[in-house]
Amino acid sequence: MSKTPDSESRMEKIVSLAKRRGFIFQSSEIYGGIGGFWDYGPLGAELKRNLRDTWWRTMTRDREDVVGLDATIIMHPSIWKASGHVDTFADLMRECTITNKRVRADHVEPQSGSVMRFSGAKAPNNWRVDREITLLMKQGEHIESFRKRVRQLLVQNAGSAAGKPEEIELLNEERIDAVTDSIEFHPETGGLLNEARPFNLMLKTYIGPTATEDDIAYLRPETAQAIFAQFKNVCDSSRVKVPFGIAQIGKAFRNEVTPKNFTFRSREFEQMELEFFIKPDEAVQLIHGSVATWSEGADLSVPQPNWGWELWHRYWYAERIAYYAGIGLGQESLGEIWQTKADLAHYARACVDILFKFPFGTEELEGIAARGSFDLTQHQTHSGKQLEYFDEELKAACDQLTPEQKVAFIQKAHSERFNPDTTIEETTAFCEKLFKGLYIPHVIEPSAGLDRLALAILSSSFEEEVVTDEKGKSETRTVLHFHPRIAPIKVGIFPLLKNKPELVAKAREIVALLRPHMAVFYDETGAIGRRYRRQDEAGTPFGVTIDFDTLGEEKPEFKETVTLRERDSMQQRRIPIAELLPFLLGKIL
RNA sequence: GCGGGUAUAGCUUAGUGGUAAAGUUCCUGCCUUCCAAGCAGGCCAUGAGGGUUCGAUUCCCUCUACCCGCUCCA
Repeated sequence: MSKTPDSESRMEKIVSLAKRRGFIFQSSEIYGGIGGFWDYGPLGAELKRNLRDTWWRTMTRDREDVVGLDATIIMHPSIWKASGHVDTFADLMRECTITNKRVRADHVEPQSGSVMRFSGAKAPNNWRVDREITLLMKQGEHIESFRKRVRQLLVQNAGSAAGKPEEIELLNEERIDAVTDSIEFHPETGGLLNEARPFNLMLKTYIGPTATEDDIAYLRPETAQAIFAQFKNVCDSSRVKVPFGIAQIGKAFRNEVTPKNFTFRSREFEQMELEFFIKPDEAVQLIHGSVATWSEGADLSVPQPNWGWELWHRYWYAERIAYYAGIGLGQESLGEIWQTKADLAHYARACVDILFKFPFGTEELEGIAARGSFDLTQHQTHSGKQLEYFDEELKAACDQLTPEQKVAFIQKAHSERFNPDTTIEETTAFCEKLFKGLYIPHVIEPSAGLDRLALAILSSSFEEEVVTDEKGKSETRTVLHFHPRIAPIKVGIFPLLKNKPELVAKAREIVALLRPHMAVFYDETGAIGRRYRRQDEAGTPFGVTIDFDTLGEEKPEFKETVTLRERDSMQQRRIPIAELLPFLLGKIL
């Protein structure tokens, strides 16, 4: 996705509006701000809460098969050991001093060759590098191809600023040393590496006042692990039966290398995650005699007992797309990427990303992964606690099997195993557990970013509309086309004139009528047109104006009616006050 | 983390080595009729720290944040 000046300025306008109207502020702004952290102002807080509520309602309350969880941000450090986050994120890393490419300190392959140094480099367009550039000319590399390579590396790193590689002049070349099996140079670029330093994307803290190395804990980099860690407690306390899900919304923290694109990549952010636990396909096979698999056009509307993991994965994808449509993000604003087998993490079976066309590019809004039984298995191993699920239906089905049928089943299961490294012993052990009704559930994980969703909603809602009045004068109307369901303010209430106590009193009555049911905003200042436009910028879908007709002056037939103004069309119509509440409730629920 | 750019009022911009300018927003008042109307009044700013200088918003250095490009992205 290429950036255009238009998309850049559109983003700038959105950022500016977000601040001006109190959606999103820079965190700690009066102290100069802090990178990668953002606050939500009054309207932003309402918007985010509405989004959070729609997710929670759709994913848990509206369903019989999902329950909620609200776990702590700081958990036992072993959780992150089991999940793999400590190992993946805590490596010592070294960086190439030319290109800043990183490499794990213990993964640097020994290389031999000549150590070459330049005092700097410059280009005709006045771009220059004033620091020393040191690289390894690999054994057998021709000096000219080496120089060409160095120029390319410099351009690669500097981007457009450096101009064309062939125009770069390398300054004061000297050969300073010959080395054998050195681990001081980047394996790909040959650039000198800097000192090794720890590189951890998890935010650390200390528990207890002594703050020693033994007290280290982590702020969760994802909310999902708490769900796995509490899986057994939820099972034991909630009378849930596989297939079922556990949903959670909460803050997560990552030390992003480069926070960017406004709130899109932040260091503190909010996730909305569901772990939906399903029977392994082998269990479905034993119970139902077959496993339903996905094919184009399959009916995904109602889950079926014989669904295998793939149908469940497709089902959740369809559910999530429907959710987005319900809050105003139609398919035209979304994209999708189905990860190929090669891109998948080793434990994942499939993963689809739901993308949104942001002004700065098409980026991920949500990922829906089929993760097999990896996470629960890891926690079972590391905690030493049984996390197997006892499935009565499965046990009953297996009790009907003859020993010969069981042997045949094991052979079939092994020939169809997902991971080719699985040994026959492992398959046998797995099947023997199944015959007793025991398994570790597999999981489908729809994981969405709340802040990203809020940004997507702002981006898709934002419009600068040119409107022309009766006199032929045109001007720009800035409007946020929020779906009424998620709009921070549902209705603005305006007395036509504020210096007429009768109008103000009547308007206050309507405020009192509606406030118990929705977010309302009362505004009596300035011209009525200005008040409408103010609410357009805040994304308020409806405006109600109280005038002298409301009081029954002149036209008795209009008594107890008000003007209802619709944000997107700017249409106005007369509506009886008695119909106001039912009408608005119908729009926002 | 590297390179480039930016930082003046809530917002958009102007300007200067010697009292910082405007539009807009916002607030107050006047106005009996529906899309940023009019009139009158009012509030608010040089990102932080250091240096040069009689004097710095302006020149220099450092820091911070944001934007763009690389890089990173379990």
